[in-house]
Amino acid sequence: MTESKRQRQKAQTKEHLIETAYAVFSSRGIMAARMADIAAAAGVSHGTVFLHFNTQEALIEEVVAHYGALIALETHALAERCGSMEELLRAHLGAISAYEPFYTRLVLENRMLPTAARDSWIDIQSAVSLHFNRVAERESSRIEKRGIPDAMLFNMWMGLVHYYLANGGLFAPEGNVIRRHGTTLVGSFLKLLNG
Amino acid sequence: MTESKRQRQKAQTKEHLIETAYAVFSSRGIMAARMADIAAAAGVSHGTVFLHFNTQEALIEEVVAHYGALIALETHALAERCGSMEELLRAHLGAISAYEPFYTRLVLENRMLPTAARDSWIDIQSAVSLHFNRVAERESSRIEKRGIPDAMLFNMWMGLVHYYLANGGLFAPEGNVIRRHGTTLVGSFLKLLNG
Amino acid sequence: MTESKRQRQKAQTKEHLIETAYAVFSSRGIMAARMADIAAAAGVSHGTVFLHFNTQEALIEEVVAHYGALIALETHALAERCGSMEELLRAHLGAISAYEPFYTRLVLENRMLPTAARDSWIDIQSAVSLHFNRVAERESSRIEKRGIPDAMLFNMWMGLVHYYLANGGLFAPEGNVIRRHGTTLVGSFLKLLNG
Amino acid sequence: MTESKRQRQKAQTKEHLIETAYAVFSSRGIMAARMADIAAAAGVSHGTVFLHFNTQEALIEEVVAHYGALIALETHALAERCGSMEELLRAHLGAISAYEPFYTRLVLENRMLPTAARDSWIDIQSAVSLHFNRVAERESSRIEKRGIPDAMLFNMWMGLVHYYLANGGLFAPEGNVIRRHGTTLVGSFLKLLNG
DNA sequence: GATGAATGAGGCTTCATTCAT
DNA sequence: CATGAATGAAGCCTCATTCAT
Repeated sequence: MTESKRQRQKAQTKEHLIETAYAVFSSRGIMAARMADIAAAAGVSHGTVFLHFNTQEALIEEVVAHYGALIALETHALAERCGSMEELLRAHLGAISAYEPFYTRLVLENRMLPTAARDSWIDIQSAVSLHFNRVAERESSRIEKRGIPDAMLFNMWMGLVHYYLANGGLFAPEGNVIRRHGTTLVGSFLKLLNG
Repeated sequence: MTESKRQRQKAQTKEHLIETAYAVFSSRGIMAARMADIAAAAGVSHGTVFLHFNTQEALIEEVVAHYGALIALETHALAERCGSMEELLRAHLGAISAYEPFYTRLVLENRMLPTAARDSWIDIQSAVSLHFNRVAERESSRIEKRGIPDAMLFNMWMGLVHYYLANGGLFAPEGNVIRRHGTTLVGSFLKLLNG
Repeated sequence: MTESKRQRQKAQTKEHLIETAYAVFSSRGIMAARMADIAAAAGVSHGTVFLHFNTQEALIEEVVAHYGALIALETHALAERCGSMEELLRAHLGAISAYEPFYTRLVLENRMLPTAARDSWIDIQSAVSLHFNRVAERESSRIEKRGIPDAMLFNMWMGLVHYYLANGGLFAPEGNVIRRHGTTLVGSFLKLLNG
Repeated sequence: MTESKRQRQKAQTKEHLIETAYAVFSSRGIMAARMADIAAAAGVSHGTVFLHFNTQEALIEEVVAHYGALIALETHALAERCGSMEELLRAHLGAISAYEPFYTRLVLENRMLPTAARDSWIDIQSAVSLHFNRVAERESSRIEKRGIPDAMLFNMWMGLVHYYLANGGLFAPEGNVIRRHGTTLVGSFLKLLNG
């Protein structure tokens, strides 16, 4: 019993650290954040971080895995019942929206992350891809794709979204790219897609 | 004569350092490259780098300025006489192609670079933007843009290209994204653009 | 308890570093001492010094502030109840005596120290000046000053003491100028002062 | 003949370097001056300094020897025919006056200089001491020294002068201590000396 | 389980000195 | 004789990681 209380306590601290690391990663950058920053932001001691995560790499991997899974889940949840491409694109942006600063960091830093974290990133992409292909196929008759493969349409959409996110300082200096430009992005992409 | 020989020597060393730094930046990342890496790669002593560049920041700025100018110039040169959008897109990729690994680093790291280097990056973007808008306007009658502003088309194109570059490990593990996918990118984008 | 033990530990280490730095400064010079010297002399790692003092400048400031305050306090304590000039001069030398090597470094290097450290130096001088003027005024009737202002007498005394300290290698090769010449200094200065 | 022209040229360059180093030492400090500073101030290449002086130490030694000799000579010249203590003290300050900034550096830095340079410093002191003792002896009957040995009087005088020089920032922020306070110093010292 | 002081490898920068031209 | 590019030892500082409490 006492044991389980301790374990619960420990689990709570770890969760708190993951949430704090997520916030610090979002604002300062994943690779640029120092372990001491995260400890301070979490209000725990420097050493406590290492009690829960053996290395900085492990911390990054867990945080990216955790929020990567959340984003992928949210994507699935929102995209599942989308019948039209418009719905899907909105769902995609909706899933990202709540995580925008962190997601943007992933867009920019995914290449430099530990392998496991890169895999989490790929999982997110796969989640979107899955539904995109499903809807694209279903709508193939209604969409004038002029022989462009679905994969390329997907890349165009992702490229457009990531371009806006990566250049957030330009498109939305206040820091909320999707809220500000989401509708425009969906609209323009659909106009291009349809005749 | 003697004087100019030594000056040439120094200029050569500096140029060699810029070229070496360019290569190291391309492969290891701009911010991740250490001064010692560059010195070793150039076959000079650690201190020599500081003889030619007062600080690491200055080195980054000069290298980005140098190759940024090259890329912008090449873009202008190739894009200048492009009458059609297809020619322009090919020209754009052609200009980037020779600098692909470095350009890709700029895509990913430009936000973290010193101000002067960020300006160089913006200059490159402006060069492309200039010609894109020129050609888009000229072709406006022939292109079915369905009410999409030129700026959005530009963003879509840049987003697509940068997406492929940033995910080069996926699209071209051997490291040459543009050579491998350039034609497809241009073709798909144009198909989408035209009826 | 456990907490306070560790805090005591840390405070002890910091105090130890200040004491060690004081010793190193005394023997090698304040500006000439390297951080690594102090770490080695204190038997701690290089990084530990930076745990307790953010910069070399901060270390110098703290050490000078600490021992400067000690010297000023001792000066006040010893000089407070001095009624005669002779008592005061002895008190002054007595206050300096225990800190002679360090004080001598301050005499020679104070101009080159960080601003905060220079202020500490000025505080020491002010402490002496204060009591000197008090006693000089009180004894003005008994002293034949022949129209020499108190400030000039003070400068003469300080000049004499600092001259002996600065030329310690000449006056006391074993390193203890005040113990060896203090009485003579006081005696001679008083003889000059009085008829 | 060509040889001797070259030699003359070399000797001139060396002299120029000594003069320049003297100026740089005076303004920036002897130990704080960098070889490159001196080369730049002299308008010669960095390497040229090493052509004339094997090491930084040698440069310091030669400069201090050169100007130390000048100061000692000037002291002798001015002090030689001084019959009274007042004349002598004025002569002493007169000899130092033209070299005040450099002399002040010697006051503060002599302990840290190479051995040979310290010897030059001692030579200057000896020159003053010699004449001081001579005049003091001659005037011994007229001066009320109250049993204070000549050496102690000498130290008092030197201490007073050096104290003013070392605290020049306080006594003469414009940088000319002797011109501003010389007369006062001589006057006060004499008043104290005589009944 | 939590703490935070201590560690030390690694990075940037300076500057006296050398040497090929 | 003069030059100045190149060298590399040495110094300051950062930060992930460890471990005694």
